[in-house]
Amino acid sequence: METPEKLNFIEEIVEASIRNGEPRVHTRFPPEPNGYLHIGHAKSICLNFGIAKKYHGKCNLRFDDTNPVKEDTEYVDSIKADIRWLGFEWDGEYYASDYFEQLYGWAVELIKKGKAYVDDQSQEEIRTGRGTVTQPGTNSPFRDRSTEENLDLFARMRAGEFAEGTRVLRAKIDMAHPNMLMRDPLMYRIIHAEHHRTGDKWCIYPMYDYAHGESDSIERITHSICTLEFDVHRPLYDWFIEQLGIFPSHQYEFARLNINYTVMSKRKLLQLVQEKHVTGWDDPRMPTICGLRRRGYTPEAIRLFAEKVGVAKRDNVIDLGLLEWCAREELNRTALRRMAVLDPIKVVIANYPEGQTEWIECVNNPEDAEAGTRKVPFSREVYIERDDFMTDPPKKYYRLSPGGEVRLRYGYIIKCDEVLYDAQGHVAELRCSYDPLSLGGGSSDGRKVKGIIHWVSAPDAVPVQVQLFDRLFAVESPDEAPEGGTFLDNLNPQSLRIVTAQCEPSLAEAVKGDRFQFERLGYFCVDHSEIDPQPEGCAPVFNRIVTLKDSWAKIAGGEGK
RNA sequence: UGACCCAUGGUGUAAUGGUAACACAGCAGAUUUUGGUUCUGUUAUUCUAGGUUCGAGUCCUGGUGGGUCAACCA
Repeated sequence: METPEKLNFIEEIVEASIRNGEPRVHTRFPPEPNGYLHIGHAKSICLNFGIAKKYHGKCNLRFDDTNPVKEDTEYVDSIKADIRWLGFEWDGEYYASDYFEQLYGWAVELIKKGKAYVDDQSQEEIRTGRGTVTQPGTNSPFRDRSTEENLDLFARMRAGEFAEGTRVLRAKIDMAHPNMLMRDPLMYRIIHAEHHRTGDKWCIYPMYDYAHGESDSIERITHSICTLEFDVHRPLYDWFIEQLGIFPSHQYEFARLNINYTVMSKRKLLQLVQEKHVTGWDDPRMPTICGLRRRGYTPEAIRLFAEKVGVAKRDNVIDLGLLEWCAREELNRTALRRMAVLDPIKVVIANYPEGQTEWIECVNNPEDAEAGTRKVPFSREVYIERDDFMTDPPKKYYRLSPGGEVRLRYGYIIKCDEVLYDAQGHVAELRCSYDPLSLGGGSSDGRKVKGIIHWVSAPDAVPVQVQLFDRLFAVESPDEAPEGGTFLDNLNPQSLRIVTAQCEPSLAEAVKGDRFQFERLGYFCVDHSEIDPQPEGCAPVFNRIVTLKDSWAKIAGGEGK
């Protein structure tokens, strides 16, 4: 017997509609092609496509392209690629712009019914006429134009006789309505601009509120799922559908995703790109889908995240750590282990034969026996991590220190006999000795060492560039600008650190799409920009996707780095 | 001082009038050739005041707090 699955409130609504006799489930994901998708969209995508799949229904992809000045096919293409990468396929690809003629016809119908009128007021006059949230609006002097005049003017708007901003079509509802959206909302405005799909065919464009519900209706969407800020739009959504007597789609709202240390608004993400605070939409520090992809996140991890954050109506701020946890959850099972040293110090093993190379067998993935083993070269000189040695170690430090012993992972136990310093007093080199009987476990006298560290044979090491990322913003709520500043003042100046790491030789052959765990350091992938690709055949650059959980860092407090 | 939405551990999400639970985070321990993984244990929750009821996180009313709405954006 299956454990009963917990439903989110949208799924409950869907199941209720099925119980009430609605035979179909049809959702849609309706992005405006004016920017790149981000992790918040991923939540919506997982919800809409997930519900369609779960209830054997359909999910359309519809581009809400009603504002030609902001939209571009560049974004259409990236959105489609991102959805597919996330693992979803739409049942139909539609564009609001495909419905312009139908929408126009319905507008004419509303004019004829006395439910819409052409307003000649200026933008400023319309704004003041709308009143405020506490004061009712006032009727436009053009509100009671004759049907004939409205029809004529609207046709001439379409014909391009008027300049932008001179006339709009408005729904005639109620200028005193307590819901501002119902105070004779705009249906059409004049925009003399090239549309990325309809070209110059139109110079009047429908507003979101007029286009969205009708587009849902045309596609016979049963459950139109959107974010909370649209809930005040729902009466208007319903009003147009009811006036027109068309298929009754229904809108349901859920709380959008927020993540701490992250900004999610398209406007701010665009600003980060345009002002070059990041390298582009796919900068690995960006919360965009393409950024996360480049960073090395997998579709599975993002889907798991969407599942973990849940769906409700409460405003929420998810801990960035949860997203990282989702990445580790999968990568721990799947990523091959490799050794790399990010910040090397050289270790010379004085009693190891000069010129000798041993090939040591290392496990590729302890979580997956089928991943097998590989041989890694070992020699008299190795690199170890600077963090893995301390001249004056604190209590419970298991790593190397003067006179102390540590095991080189899969290799020998070494003992630190001497520390060499450079002119600045930094540790330059360690002189060690090894226990020849300790290879792969055990030791000459049965003693155990607690510490195990990763290493790379110095003469065999391959230097590669590694990009280490930290959160893009230094504060939990980056949207809250400091006194007199902007959200940009919250940027984390240390969000990117580039180092040259010394790697085991096999890593030189890594290609796009490869993901590894560098033992004890985290999960890494080969960097690859789709937007600005590097030439083929270059040495790989690695991105750190996420660190490993590090309980030593917690014990050591600020001592590590 | 309008309309609408929301309020459950630190963070999220369940509990559909009947024992407040799950995940992440935290803490403690076990295992471990990754201070990883895994396993075990554990800390901590119903905004407030009334009301209805045998019984309220759940229903009702008031309050408080948060959010959304006054683009010719979506």
